[in-house]
Amino acid sequence: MTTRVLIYIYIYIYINQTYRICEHVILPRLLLHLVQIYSGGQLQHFIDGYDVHRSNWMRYVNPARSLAEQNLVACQNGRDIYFYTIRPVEPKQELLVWYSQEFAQRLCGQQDDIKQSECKHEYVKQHLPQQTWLKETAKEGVKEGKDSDAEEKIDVEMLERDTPPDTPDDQIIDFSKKDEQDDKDPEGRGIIPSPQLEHREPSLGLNHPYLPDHYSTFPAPHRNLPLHLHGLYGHREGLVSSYPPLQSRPLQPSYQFLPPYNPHYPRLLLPPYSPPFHGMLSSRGSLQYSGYLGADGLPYPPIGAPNLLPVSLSYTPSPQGGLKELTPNISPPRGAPATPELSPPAKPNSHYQSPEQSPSGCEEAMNLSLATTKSSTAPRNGPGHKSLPYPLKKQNGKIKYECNICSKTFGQLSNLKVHLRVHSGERPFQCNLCKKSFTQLAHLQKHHLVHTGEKPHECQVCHKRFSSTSNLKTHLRLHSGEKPYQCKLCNTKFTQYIHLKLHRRLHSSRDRPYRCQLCAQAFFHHFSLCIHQRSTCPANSSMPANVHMKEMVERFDASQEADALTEAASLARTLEGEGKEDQKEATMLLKALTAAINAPLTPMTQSAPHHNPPLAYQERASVVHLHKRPSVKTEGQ
DNA sequence: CTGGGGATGGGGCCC
DNA sequence: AGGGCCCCATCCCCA
Repeated sequence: MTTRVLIYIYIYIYINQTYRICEHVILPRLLLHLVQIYSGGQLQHFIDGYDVHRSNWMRYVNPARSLAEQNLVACQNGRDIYFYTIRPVEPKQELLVWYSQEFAQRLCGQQDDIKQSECKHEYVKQHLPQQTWLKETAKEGVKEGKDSDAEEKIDVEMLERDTPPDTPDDQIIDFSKKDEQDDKDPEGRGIIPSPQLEHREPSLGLNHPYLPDHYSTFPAPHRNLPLHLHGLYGHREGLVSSYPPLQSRPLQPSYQFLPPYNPHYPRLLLPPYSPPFHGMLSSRGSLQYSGYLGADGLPYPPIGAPNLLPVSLSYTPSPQGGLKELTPNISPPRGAPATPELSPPAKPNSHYQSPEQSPSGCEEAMNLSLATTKSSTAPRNGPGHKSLPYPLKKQNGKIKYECNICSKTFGQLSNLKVHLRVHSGERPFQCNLCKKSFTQLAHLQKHHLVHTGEKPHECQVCHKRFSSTSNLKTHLRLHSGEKPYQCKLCNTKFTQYIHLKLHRRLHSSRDRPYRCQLCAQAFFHHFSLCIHQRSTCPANSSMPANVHMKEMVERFDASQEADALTEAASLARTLEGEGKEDQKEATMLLKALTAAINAPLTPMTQSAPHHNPPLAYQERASVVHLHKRPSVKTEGQ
């Protein structure tokens, strides 16, 4: 099978004991062993990918020999680097990134420390003398590595930390941009079959023109791993510059490769790898993802779900600010992956340490080099250890597991892991009859009742049976007379919220006798019209537009408070006409009523929109509270 | 238009 | 970790 890939990687560098994250222009070099970061035309620092202990799988992404061979596009977003596939990537196919001509020129122009001959345009257009080149730069890496021997015991937890991408689009580098001439295969060939990693075994690196000699010294498990992070991602806003086909190519149908439902859990799972934001993927229907098949055509074995959590779920707030520091309503950072995808683990015969074997699978997912390092032996699973994939909180003496995405806390880690499926879109439980899939087995089991017709829940009053407790509970309201949903306009009560919603539509456009002559907006109450004309009418150019105020007036108009004021005013007018003794009192009442209206509104016109409105104008719940838990339903919803 | 029921989805807690 | 159970919300259909 083929699939589209978004590889979500994080690159960190360790400078002056400070955890730095690369910024600005990123120039990949040396099979991405060396990533140089430029700012203002000056080399600021570089990321050394040579040290296998301190780099991740990105070092094994190779430069493509030609445009046709390219299957990856790299782009930078904020502090993150992303790789996108621009064509389907076969399992075990090598990941090859391509540079645009313009980028290659920039590469040459900025890298005076590298021989021009090594980064000439031929680097892009032709096969490179890479063996020599790589060797030379590999020495740099060694040198750099020696320089940082003191950091050899680098806390690998640092590598797990994350910072949400926040770079504007103009900082996203599109490596895929190419000249017109490049759009056509210059050699008239078809797509060059990429050398497959598997073909390199066991002498991987030694015979490959792109691999330095030292590559063969890498632990075997690391050589065939770059593909373990592939997946199918939906298009994301903000990355349109990466490559047009990301938008135009249709994605595969959902759940295409989901295995039939198996009570023992399908072998195919998406990792609960969550995008660091909400909203980029729908947990319903629209989510597009596919399963993954191994070379044998069978799905990969189940993945230890939490173990594949990426760094994005395990970081602690960085000095630059992290997701945790944002509000739950954080908007999706542009350039972040739309959805996590299934990451097929290494094949059974691989020496790769499976996530299940790792104390922290996210490390394996994001930093493949850690598996064999001494740092991997460091205890990181202790209670409260900062490298835990889920941040811990202590509330009332109890440990809480907090979702990095929405900041919800859970008393049990397993609950959080299930919860994370909401963000990841993982729906591992599929009905074998209708192919619907669910996030939880219980939901699937509940769904099965639809097919079996079983109705296990019986009303003890009328013995009517229901398939769900929810429906039974709703039904029981008929016996109890409970109608928790009330219309605040006409006081009609309903047993179901949907009925209230439908009912509200009746009030939406009619029954509003007080219409503004300037803008035609109508109100239930005369007071509301007066307020509107004095403060929010768009036709009144003397007042600045205040959307919040307008909203408040509309809510007030539909509130019971407005009804009460109207009644009181009517009463006052009646009193006013009854006699002179009462006239003074009636006038005072009217003034008081007017003040009641005006007092809260006036300051609101000057207040910041996010301030809470005065109590009198706050939306009031109109629901009769009969639930144990207050089920507040308001008509503003 | 109201009201009742069915189906489904999302989520969380307990064991 | 996963099963079981519960809850609430929502949509749809139909009388």
